[in-house]
Amino acid sequence: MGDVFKALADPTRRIILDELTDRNGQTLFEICSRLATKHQLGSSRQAISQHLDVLETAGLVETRREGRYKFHYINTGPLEPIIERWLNRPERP
Amino acid sequence: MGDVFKALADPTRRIILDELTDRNGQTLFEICSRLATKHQLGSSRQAISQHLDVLETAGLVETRREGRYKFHYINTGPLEPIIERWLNRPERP
DNA sequence: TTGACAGGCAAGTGTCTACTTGCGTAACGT
DNA sequence: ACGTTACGCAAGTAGACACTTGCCTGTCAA
Repeated sequence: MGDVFKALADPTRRIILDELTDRNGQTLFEICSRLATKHQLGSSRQAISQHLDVLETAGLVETRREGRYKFHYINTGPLEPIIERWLNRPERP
Repeated sequence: MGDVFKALADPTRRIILDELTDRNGQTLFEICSRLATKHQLGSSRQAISQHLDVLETAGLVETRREGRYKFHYINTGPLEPIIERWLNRPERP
């Protein structure tokens, strides 16, 4: 299991999560073309593939293979506990 | 304004936020000594000072000077919107 | 005023990381 | 069978980042 925070540290990976939030279950090539058009991101296929690996290792993305297609799904599970770690506590004297 | 996600990417900085959650308004030397004993962190003063700068640039820590002391306070404000960015949306087909 | 204390500034170093480059493999259409 | 499509693997590179090192500034107590 990778580091969720480090996975979120990269802006491109956050845009990928935005894209999967907008349309869940995309393939690698779909994500590539949609990022290029909608977000003006010139990232290569290999770059985005490596980003997806990082997101998957962190548990933020799950995949399902079907023939030669690999569909990517966002998983918000690891997101919830990471913020409440610092909430519900202090006030400023 | 710095990147909140990048500020959270480093484990030492997260422990610093833990420490400020436990006891708000500490000085640099307080944080150093308490991290050394409670968390077995051998980070130097300069290292922690630089981490505090990153956290302050990201808006996660605010400071107040008083004579030769500088007190550090956690600010959870930037934490709340960053998660809901990806919530309230998709389900898995 | 002198020394100790709390912190700041800035250059240098090693490691990590995002990205590229190039090739390889499996699935599908015709 | 053959070319195309969708994706994987792995080495190399440039830049970012965490940390160190060394020195400096300001504050307080004696």
